[in-house]
Amino acid sequence: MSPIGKTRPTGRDRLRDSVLAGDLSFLLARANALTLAAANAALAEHGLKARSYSVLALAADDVRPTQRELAEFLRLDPSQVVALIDGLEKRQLVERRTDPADRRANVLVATDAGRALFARAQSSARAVELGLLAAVTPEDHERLAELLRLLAFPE
Amino acid sequence: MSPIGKTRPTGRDRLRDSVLAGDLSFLLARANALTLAAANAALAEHGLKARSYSVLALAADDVRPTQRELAEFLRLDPSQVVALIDGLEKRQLVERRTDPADRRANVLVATDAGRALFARAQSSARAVELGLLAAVTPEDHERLAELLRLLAFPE
DNA sequence: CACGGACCGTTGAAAATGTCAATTATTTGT
DNA sequence: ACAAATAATTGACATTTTCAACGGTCCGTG
Repeated sequence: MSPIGKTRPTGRDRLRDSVLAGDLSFLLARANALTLAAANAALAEHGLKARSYSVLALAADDVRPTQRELAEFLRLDPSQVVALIDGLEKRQLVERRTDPADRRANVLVATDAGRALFARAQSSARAVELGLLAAVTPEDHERLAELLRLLAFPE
Repeated sequence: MSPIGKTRPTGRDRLRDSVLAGDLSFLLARANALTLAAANAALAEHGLKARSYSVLALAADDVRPTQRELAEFLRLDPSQVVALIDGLEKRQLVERRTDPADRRANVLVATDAGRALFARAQSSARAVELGLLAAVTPEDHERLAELLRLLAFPE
C-alpha cells in the first residue's frame, strides 16, 4: 500500500468523485434539473411547461381528475393547480366540469384542441426523453422507471 | 377480445395508470419532490437544507471547489452560490480562500466545526435515504444510482 | 509590455414558485 | 338539522430563479 492518502483526481471533474456524487438525493436532484430544463425547452414551442404539460396530459387521458387529485399527484399546492388550470382554460385547452357526484369538486377534461395540442407536445416530450436516455440501454429504461416508481409512490 | 375500450380503474389511484405515470420526467420530478422534502425535514435539526448540505459536503470533502464549480455541479446560478456560502460562512462552517492559482476565484474549505456538523448531518441524511429506499433491494440501490448518474452526468 | 476579450464573484431587481391562512359552497356523519 | 370535514378559490407573504451589470483578474496577441 502506498502511504499516500486519497489520490486526488486533479482533472476537470474532481467533484464527481466526492461523497456527494454517491448521494441519491443529489443524483435525483441533478438528473431532475437537467431533465426538467430539457423538457421545458422542448415544450416551449407549444406554449407549455412541464407543469402545464402534466396537467394537460391527465386531462387528455380522460382520467377526469379533480383539482385536489391533481394537486396531490403532482405534489403541488391546490392554489397552484388553480393557476395552472386557469391558464389552460383561458386557452380553451381544458374545461372545468363540476363533479356530478360531489358538487364541491371540479373534474378536469380536455377539449378537442387540448387533445390535439397534447398529441403534438407528447411527441416532442418523447423525443427529448429518448435523447436523455441515450446512454441507457432499452431494457434499463423500464428498470429505471420501475425503480423511480418505488420512490415516487411509496406504499 | 372484449369490445369495451380501456377498463377504467375507478379506485383510489386511477391517476397512477395514466400515460403520465410512464413519463420519466414526471417520475423523476415526483421522486425528487418527495426525497427533497424528506431530506429537508431531516436536515432542519442541523440548521441545513439540501442545498446548504450539498455545499457543506463538498467543502468537507476537501475537494476545494471554486464557486463556479459549485454552481455548475449543483446546477445553480452563481449568485445563488454566493448566498449559500454567505450563510455557511456566517456560521463559521466554511471559509472562502482565494485560489492561489487564480486570484479571481475562491476555493471553499470547511472549518473543523463545519466538518463536525457535516458528519452529524450526513448520518441523518443517510438514515432518511435508507428509509426512502426501503422498497428497493440493496443490489438495486447501486443499480439505481448508476442509472441516475447516466442522466445526471451525460458525457 | 499593453491591450482587448474572456472569466470570476458579487450585487440588485424582476419574475416565477412555494407556502399558508381565511372564505364560500358543499358534503358527511350523527 | 347541525357540526365537522372537505373542495376550490383568493390574497398575502417568503423563497427561489433568472438576468443584467460591475469591478477585479487572467490570458493571448500584437
